[in-house]
Amino acid sequence: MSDLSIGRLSGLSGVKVPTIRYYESIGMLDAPPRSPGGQRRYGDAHLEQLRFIRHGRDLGFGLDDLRALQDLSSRPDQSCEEADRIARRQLQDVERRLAGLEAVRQELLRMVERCSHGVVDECRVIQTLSDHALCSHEHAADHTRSKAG
Amino acid sequence: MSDLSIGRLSGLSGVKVPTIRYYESIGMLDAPPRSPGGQRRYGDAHLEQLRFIRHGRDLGFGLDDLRALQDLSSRPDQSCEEADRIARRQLQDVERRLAGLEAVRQELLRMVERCSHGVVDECRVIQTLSDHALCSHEHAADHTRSKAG
DNA sequence: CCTAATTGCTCTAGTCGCTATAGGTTCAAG
DNA sequence: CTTGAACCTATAGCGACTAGAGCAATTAGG
Repeated sequence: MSDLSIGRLSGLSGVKVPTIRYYESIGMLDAPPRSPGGQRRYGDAHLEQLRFIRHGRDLGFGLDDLRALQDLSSRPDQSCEEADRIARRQLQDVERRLAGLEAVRQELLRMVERCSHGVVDECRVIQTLSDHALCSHEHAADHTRSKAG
Repeated sequence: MSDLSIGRLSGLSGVKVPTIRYYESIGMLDAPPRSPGGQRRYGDAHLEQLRFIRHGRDLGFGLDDLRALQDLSSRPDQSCEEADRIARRQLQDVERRLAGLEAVRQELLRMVERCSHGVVDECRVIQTLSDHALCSHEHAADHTRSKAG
């Protein structure tokens, strides 16, 4: 029992304080006991649980998948078939997004390389957006945008 | 003036009907005239505008960027410096995400390859998530998940 | 022991880019 | 003229957080 405050837990796990509270609110993270004044006091098990979630999120798993994987990890005698299935699906998803992003990268490269740095009327960037025929192929890829870096 | 219904415009642009209305509501797409009964009637200019947006979205630009690029394309005499800047930023973003996703792919591959298909207790998938030390490196990548394919 | 600064609490609303639903109206084909 | 598809508005929901207001508890220093 390390009796961690939410701020300490945040520092040790790399998960922001409001996100920890969010995880608790949606049942992803076990609710900890409280101090006499009502503040959350975490133990080592919570830290482990949160690191599990963090790592899974870094790998792109959704919270629903992670909930399923958490459930599985708490039943060590079961077959890991389901865990395997979830991981393989995630791998496929990542590979699909990689392929799409690579195509997008190629076209963005063409756009910026051919930009003559003149006026908008002759700008390849604008032209390419205006006319899909100017670009080599289909690239309906991944519409998500990443979090700020 | 092709006098397109929203459904036809949707078919020609590849943008779903509710999305078209959404774009109008946030000022991304010009509001078209209406039929006597109040239904939207689009012309060729709208189709072009919508294809511009669609193409930009396929390349991962955010709607705010696309609004800026739209503004630029309507002022053909201006320098395309800003368009270039936006495109380069987007390219950087895509490359950053590609690198992150590639790292994620490597670790997911390790996970599923080493899975012995036994019970959860010995499952590499679960083990890897539980213990970040088991994986080779940092991979805090791209937390976004793509739309259904 | 007291105070001040930091950290914590709850609640609500906002982000992005849509998507879904409900409940009603208009249009076009037959 | 009837039917049924396509249209309309308005509101709420998705995932995974993030931000802000306004207040309470804790902790470090003196």
